[in-house]
Amino acid sequence: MPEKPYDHIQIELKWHERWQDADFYKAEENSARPKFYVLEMLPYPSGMLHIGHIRNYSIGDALARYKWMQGFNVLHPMGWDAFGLPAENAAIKNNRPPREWTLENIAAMKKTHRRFAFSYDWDREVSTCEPEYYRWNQWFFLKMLERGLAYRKRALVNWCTKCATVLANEQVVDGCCWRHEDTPVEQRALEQWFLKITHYADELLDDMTGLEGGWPERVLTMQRNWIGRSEGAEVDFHLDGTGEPIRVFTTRVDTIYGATCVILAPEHPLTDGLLDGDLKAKAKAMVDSRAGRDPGDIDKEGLFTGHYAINPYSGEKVPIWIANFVLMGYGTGAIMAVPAHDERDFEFCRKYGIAVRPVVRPVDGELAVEPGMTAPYCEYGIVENSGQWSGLASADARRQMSAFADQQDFGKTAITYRLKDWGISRQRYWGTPIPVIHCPDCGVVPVPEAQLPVILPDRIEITGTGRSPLENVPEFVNVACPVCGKAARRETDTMDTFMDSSWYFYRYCDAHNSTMPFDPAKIAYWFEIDQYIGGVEHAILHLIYSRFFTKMMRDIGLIKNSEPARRLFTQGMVIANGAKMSKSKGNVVGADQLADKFGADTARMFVMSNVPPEKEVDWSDKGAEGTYRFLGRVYRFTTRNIPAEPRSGTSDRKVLRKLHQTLRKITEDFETRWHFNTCIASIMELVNQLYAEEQEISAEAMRQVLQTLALMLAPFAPYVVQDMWEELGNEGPVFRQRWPAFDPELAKEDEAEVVIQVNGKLRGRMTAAFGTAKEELEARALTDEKVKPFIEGKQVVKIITVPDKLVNVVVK
RNA sequence: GCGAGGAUGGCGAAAUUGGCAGACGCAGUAGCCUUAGGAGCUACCGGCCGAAAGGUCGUGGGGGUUCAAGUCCCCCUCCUCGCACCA
Repeated sequence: MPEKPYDHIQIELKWHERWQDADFYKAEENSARPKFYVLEMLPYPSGMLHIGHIRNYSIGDALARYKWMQGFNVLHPMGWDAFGLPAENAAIKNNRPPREWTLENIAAMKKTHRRFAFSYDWDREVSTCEPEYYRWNQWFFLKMLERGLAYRKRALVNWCTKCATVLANEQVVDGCCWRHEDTPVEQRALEQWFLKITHYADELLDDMTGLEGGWPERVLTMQRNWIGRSEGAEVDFHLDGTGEPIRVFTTRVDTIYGATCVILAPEHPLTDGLLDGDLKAKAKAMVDSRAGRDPGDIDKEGLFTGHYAINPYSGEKVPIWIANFVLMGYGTGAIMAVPAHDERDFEFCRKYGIAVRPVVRPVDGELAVEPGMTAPYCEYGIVENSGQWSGLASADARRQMSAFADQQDFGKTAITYRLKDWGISRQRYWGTPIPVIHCPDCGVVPVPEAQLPVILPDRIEITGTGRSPLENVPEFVNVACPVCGKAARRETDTMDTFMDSSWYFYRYCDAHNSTMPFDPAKIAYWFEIDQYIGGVEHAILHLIYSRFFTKMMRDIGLIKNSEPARRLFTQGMVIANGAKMSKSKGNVVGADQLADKFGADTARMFVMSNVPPEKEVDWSDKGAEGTYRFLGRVYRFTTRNIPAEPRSGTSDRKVLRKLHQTLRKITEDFETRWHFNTCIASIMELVNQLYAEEQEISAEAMRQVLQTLALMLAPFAPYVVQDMWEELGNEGPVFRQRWPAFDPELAKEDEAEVVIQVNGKLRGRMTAAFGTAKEELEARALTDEKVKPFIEGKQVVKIITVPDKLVNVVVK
């Protein structure tokens, strides 16, 4: 029995030490046992392990332990990957390499991880910041290059002037840099490497139907929006005079007879030739004024170019405008405006007095008369005033008219995506070097596979100028061209670290393979991941990239599966002071703070104990003591009842019933909904009852209770339980034990408690044997002493009886 | 604007299929134990009326369905998240 309040931290630490040589957790690939691969999207070594991470852990870890005790062959690698962005930025600020990557810091990180995760499998350690991992990142890059899935082009990139660096799309928040919320992101043109994720756009979209049920609907919706497929047509209008084509994208060719102008994005390449100096400056101003603003707040503005375009269907001449609401990055950067049937076009054309001409009528209505319109007219119906297509339904007209454009060679059916190819070039020190060499004669030359990995030089100076710091390291940059042998330059950009995280969970299955990224046979056994767990913040980026990688690896013949994870669980975020807990926000609460005070068991159990895992929590450590107290109560109860004293046993039945009811609840929860907060609550109820009945529990029942209690608590509080397990006289890890089966007979109540209501209000209760006849229950209810006063003098209208549960007497 | 989720005691919350609202924990109150208590144990703990027994009201607001509604339907308010001129 602990003497001091926080004594059992010592127990946990003892176990913490023993864990160092734990060897019992070894997955057995290709064994006959059913496999279960559970993985958390995990804390990366760039920041300290905080409460949000522990929450992620505790859920996955409890599940892994449960599955293991259920007899599954479990892989739960407890990964840590190399999202390094916060660290990089800290490093840039401090003008030194990120301290998080030093060996000591990595070692410290491992220690913390070990403290919380029993299953950190050292044989499977995958560190994405090590040369061996670079090798395979680079190997994949070269494979993609061979297949045309990686390419280089000049492109506009997001640029923060204050950070002096390129920003990934995900680091742009409302048009501004995520670290400088008042600094609009600029667009700069740079030579960049891209991965052709759009090659898989349709498959990424279509395969989501197979994920339904296993993945949260919310995540699937976000991915669908992100991919943003839309079917339509591209059609050429022709510049009046020169006949130069202006290609527009539309999903509604069928309304083209209602097009009353053509609008170009202000950045559209054609604007150069169309505009004179004055207008050009205005167009430029339009581009600039859009930067950094919430699109919803921007009023539509446009200017007339003074030029006209010819509608290829009607031959009509319509004005060409430039407007701020037309986006260069989507479709062709040019649209036809059909104000009568599109809200945005309507708003714009009204503002500038451009004609509104309806060409679609409702199936059973008339074509709208123009002057009275205050909002765009009906969207779908019958096409009118549209030449030979008049009278067709919208959908038919659309099909036939885009086919016509194809025949006449002035357009085609087209599918547009919001999804863009993935720009992976980063002008940063930390990241996998992109394995290519620039030769003045041979051009871009891939680094030969035998020369991989290209590794980062040790000593660099963080410049903070926005050019890769690697450019200043001559021994890195200057190489001989692998083809012709002449002096050449090595590529100095590094890869986006999302590259690392896109396939780390494959490497876990075969972490030390030095001839391949992994052995396909091992992947075939472990994949798909049975349960992936992580925060919803990864819904778009990581979870699309890793799906893309999976399909790419399948196509190069490495794996058979097309999706990485069968089921995805998104746990709620941990909020602190109104913001998501994250290092960049500076509001992290360290996991160690809690663990140092109460121990790792309390810390992990507490984060699960108040709220179901999918729900967001506003962090507070109020109440952690309750969890701590509870574990102390369990521990004391267990130890003081070894050996069990001879006692009456009059409470045996009651206690065993509660025990099995609790066990049933936990088992069901693990299998279905993971509401561990209520699981923990029910174990607390059990323990409260054990305290109340302690003196009346026989030695045999006590023994059984203590063993089972330990087993069912094991997934939640592994260290204390292991200790109790040994004090109970058992040997070896508690996880070698089978999860106890609940006994439905023992869990059953002797008698049903039947509630008596009068007009739906609770007025009394009675106990009755299960299956007691309706008539008997009703008779007893009507004569019940407590119920009588509410019935007397009134007329009983009817009686509703739910067997074993309730009698409701309706009176008037 | 569109989409999703949410609103229950002083607080975090539970109520899984329409059937006892508030499990469990925190905070609080009282008592026991103790040289001591920042430990432990026991009891109480939604509002109002009442000494108590008990009654009555009560799940964001309004209406409805039902013998019975936190739960189902309609309307409204507020909060959180995601998307947002995507043609």
